[in-house]
Amino acid sequence: MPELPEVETTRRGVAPLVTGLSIEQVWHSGLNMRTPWPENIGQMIGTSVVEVKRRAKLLMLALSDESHVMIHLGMSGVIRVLDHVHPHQKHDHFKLYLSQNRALVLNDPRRFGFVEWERGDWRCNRHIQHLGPEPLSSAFDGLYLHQKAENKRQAIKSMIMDNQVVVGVGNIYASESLFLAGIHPHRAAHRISAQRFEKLAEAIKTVLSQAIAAGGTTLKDFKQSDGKPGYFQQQLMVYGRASEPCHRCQAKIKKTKTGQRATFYCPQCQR
DNA sequence: ACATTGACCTGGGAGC
DNA sequence: TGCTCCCAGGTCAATG
Repeated sequence: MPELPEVETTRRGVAPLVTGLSIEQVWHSGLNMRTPWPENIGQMIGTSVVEVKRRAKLLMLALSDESHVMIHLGMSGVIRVLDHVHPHQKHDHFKLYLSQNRALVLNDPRRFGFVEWERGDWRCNRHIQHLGPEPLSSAFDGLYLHQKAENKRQAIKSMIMDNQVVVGVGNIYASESLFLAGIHPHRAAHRISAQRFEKLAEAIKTVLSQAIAAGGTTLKDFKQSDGKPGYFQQQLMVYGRASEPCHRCQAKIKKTKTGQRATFYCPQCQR
């Protein structure tokens, strides 16, 4: 479910509720997630949460003993901060019992997410190391994209969803950004001009920023950490709007596939 | 090196 | 009501 805006929304909701609190107990379901549960997880008891960071779609809890908890929400993960005594929900897989009667709870029906815990520099984590730049950083711009596209014959949509190129752009915001930039999702990446890459980089920044400001997109079940849905779905221009009129030109929005993923675009506005 | 495909999971909705 | 099929916000190993 979550792309960068949903993970950032989660981080902003969770961080003020858990930062500074100490870990009193840890629990996990033991069911297979994308990666194995960390061993000796009980050793984090007694440490405290120093900071909650985000890199790409990963959440990272920095702990006071220089270790860190790395959480990925996969497709269906949701994190909430509840009381110690709360009803156990189906698909709850990880719970951190903290001081002040708080509990951080990860619920993930599809179990594409994971929780890892390790010591040392979090930037050396294997999931972090080979990632491209953050889309909202200054390292990401049209020139960078243009250079990355050299020799790439793949569809531009696939390219911007590649975490080695840029992180955090998932299936919803890829379609939305390409609409805003006026680029057809299947255009071969190396055939796009520098000027249009400028536009695309700007579009990605705009779409992601606006989605963060709206608290993310709730298609069916994404919840902010306070339980409210995100509101960006009200601003979606193409995603999920197959055969509805384009908000800009009234042409019918088309649905197609890029790789195995659904893609939405306006055949008039996007070339 | 690059690009595409299948696999990992559960649940919800459509169609019969 | 119940069955089957398809679809879903992400990644990554295997394959061509």
